[in-house]
Parts: sequence; structure tokens; C-alpha cells
Amino acid sequence: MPGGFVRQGESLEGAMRRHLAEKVGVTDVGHLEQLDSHSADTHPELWLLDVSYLALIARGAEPQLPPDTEWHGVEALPKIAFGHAGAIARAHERLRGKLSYSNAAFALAPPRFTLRELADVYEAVLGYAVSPTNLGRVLGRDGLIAATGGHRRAGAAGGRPAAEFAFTRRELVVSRPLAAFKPPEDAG
Amino acid sequence: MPGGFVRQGESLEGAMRRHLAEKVGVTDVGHLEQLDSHSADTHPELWLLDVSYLALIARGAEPQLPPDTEWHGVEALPKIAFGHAGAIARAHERLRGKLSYSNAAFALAPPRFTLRELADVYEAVLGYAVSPTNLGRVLGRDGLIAATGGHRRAGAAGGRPAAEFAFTRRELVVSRPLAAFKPPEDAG
DNA sequence: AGGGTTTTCGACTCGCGGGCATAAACTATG
DNA sequence: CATAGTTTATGCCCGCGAGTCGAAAACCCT
Repeated sequence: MPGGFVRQGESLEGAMRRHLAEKVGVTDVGHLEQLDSHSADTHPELWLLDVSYLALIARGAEPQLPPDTEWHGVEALPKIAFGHAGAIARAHERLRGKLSYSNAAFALAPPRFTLRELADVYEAVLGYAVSPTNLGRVLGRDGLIAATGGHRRAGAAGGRPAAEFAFTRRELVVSRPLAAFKPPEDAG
Repeated sequence: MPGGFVRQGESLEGAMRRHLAEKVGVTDVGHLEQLDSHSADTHPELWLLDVSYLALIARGAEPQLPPDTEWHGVEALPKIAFGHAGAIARAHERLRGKLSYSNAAFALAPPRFTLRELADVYEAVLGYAVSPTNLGRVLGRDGLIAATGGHRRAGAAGGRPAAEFAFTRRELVVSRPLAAFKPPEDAG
């Protein structure tokens, strides 16, 4: 949970990017999204306003962390995160929702990936296995991903080489604007 | 766009509810949701932090407004809203999205309503007509609304009396947690 | 060359959203 | 009281998209 104070005249997002770069060495943020703000009353003599962000970085772009840092899965977090537990839960829930109806995975996946790798990213976030076949068909039909033409060498255990894919857009696109009811019936 | 300053020690949501009650006489807020925050640099000598909220109130619960207040549709807003135009657009977009995959309309509709009335609420937000029949079937299938058993008297022009419905839950429920991929396959 | 492994492609099923036609229920009029 | 007009409710059909499954393709190792 890297963070810090905002300088006067600085935008909130700019402050977040500055802290990300200074404290964990992350400059290539795929997607940065504000979560929520709340006034923290933990310090009676100090008046703080917390603004939390959700930052998505690509798999493989490892941030520079202190040497004694340990990674924990979001399913089994240690109890150390005193006030951050709620923020982590909200961020996770938000990300789970976004993955289902947007191309938010563009910020999590590497620039080129196989359907298996992308499905693994989804599984890591959603918590259950997704079918690489269906994933490719759904995202491909909406035009969110496209085959690059390249192929990936098979792994150590053999197997057919997987086709490489890439996201067509690198900004957030909400795929299904209205899911339940009559769309505007666009003539054409 | 009612609003104001936050008192020290006051929560942001509490401040929002206080300003809603004091300035427009709205105490029964069906749903209150934080939109986004940004540091306002319009005043060079003052350091302001804007936190905007989206408040949904029931149709019919008219707020107490100054006598010279005019209502404007969100489609044709006057140019007076200098910095609020963006906030209004974001709030509208957020509400449109929420209506499609949640029961956010519980905060907009009166406690008991007919399918026609609910469809009118949807049309007002989405901007196009929705079918009362389909609306009732979809929301009923997901268990979001249920018939109360009562009926509404027919209007002046006659017609079959409409059945009364009510939302089963009065807190936000996201109906389709994951739309695209394999659900957790809940056994039972 | 053959077995094992992984990916890809096609066909099939199933449930849901949407539309349409018809029935039901009420009001107003003569 | 009968009829026309209006609005709501119900049932049926259709199309589409997601999900599953099986077979083929392509690769590695022995």
C-alpha cells in the first residue's frame, strides 16, 4: 500500500503516480483509478483525508520493494493491514467487476500473451478457473483482443504452440454498456 | 448541486447528508455513493479538495428548493454549471451503468410502483423506452422485485389495473456479478 | 515412429432477452 | 346494459450468445 501526502497545487492522480515512482519504482502504470476518499479520524490532533487508488501494473513488471517484503495472496492476507484491509477488499471487488464487463485486463497482462496466460490472469483475480477458449472467443468477438500472428514456443512438456494475442486498445473500454434491456436499436 | 464544507471530525458521508438536509431538505436518501475527488486549483490562494457524491432520492420526494429554481433535463443543461458539468456527466453515466446491472432503481422508484412507473424511471435515466413487460420479467427472475399483491386503480382513461410491485432489498445489489465467463458453478 | 501434452477449431445445447399476439380488466358513453 | 376504447397481463416464438464437449492439429520427448 504505497502512498504519501499530496503537495499543494499537485493533482491527486499526479501525487499517486509520484509516490508510485518514488517508493516502489513503478512508472508504467497500465490503469490508475480512484477508489474512494474518507476522512481519517485516527489522529485526534491531525485532520487527514485519505484518497485511495487502484493501480494495475502488468504481470512481469515487478516493482522495486524493500528486501524484507513478502507477497501475500488476497485470499489470505496477514492481519497487519490495519486500516488498509477495507481498501484492499474494495479494490479487489472493483477489479473483479471490471474484469467481467471491460477490457481491464489490458493493464494486467503483458503486451503479448497467449490465451492460457490471459486466462491465468483472470483466474488469479476472479478466484476460479476460466476457459481459455471461451475467453478468447468473447474478447475476440467484441474486438478487444486480436491475434498478432506470432506463435509462442511450446513448453518443456511439449504441446501445440499457442498463438500470441494483444489487446487492441490500452485504455479502459466498457464492453457491454447495457446488458439487460433494449439497446438504442441503432439503425444501420 | 448542493454541497458545502466538511467540519473537522465529520465523516465525508455525514457531511454530505448534513448538507442535503440543511440546504434542500432531503433526509430520506435512498442511495448515496461517492463519485470522485480532485484537488481544485481554481483558487490560487486556497487549497480545496472536492469530493462529489451521487445521491438518489425517490420519485415524488420533492426536495425543498429556492423558489426561483428551475428544473432542467440532463440532456439540455444550461451553461451555468461551470465546474459541475463534468460531475453531472460522470454521475449520469455511473447511474446509467448501475441501472443495467444492479437494483439501483430501488432508490429512485417509490416504495410501491407499477411496472409502467418503473419503466418510466428507467426511460428517464437511460434516455430510451424500455418495455415494462421485459423489465418486470428480468427483475422478477433475479428476485429483485416482487408483487405486493395489491393493485392500482386504473387511470382516468380506463384500462386494466396494474399490479403493485416493490423491491425486495433496499440496498444496492449487483445482479450479474460476472457476465462473460464461467460462474462459480454453485452446487445446489 | 509413437505416445503424451497443449492448443485450436467446430458443432451442439441451453438459457435469456426481446417481440408479438391475444386475453383480461377497467372506464366512459349511449 | 352493451359496446368501444384503453391499459395491463400472459403465453408463445425466435434469435443470439455463452458454455461444453469432442476431435483435430501441432509440438516435445523417448
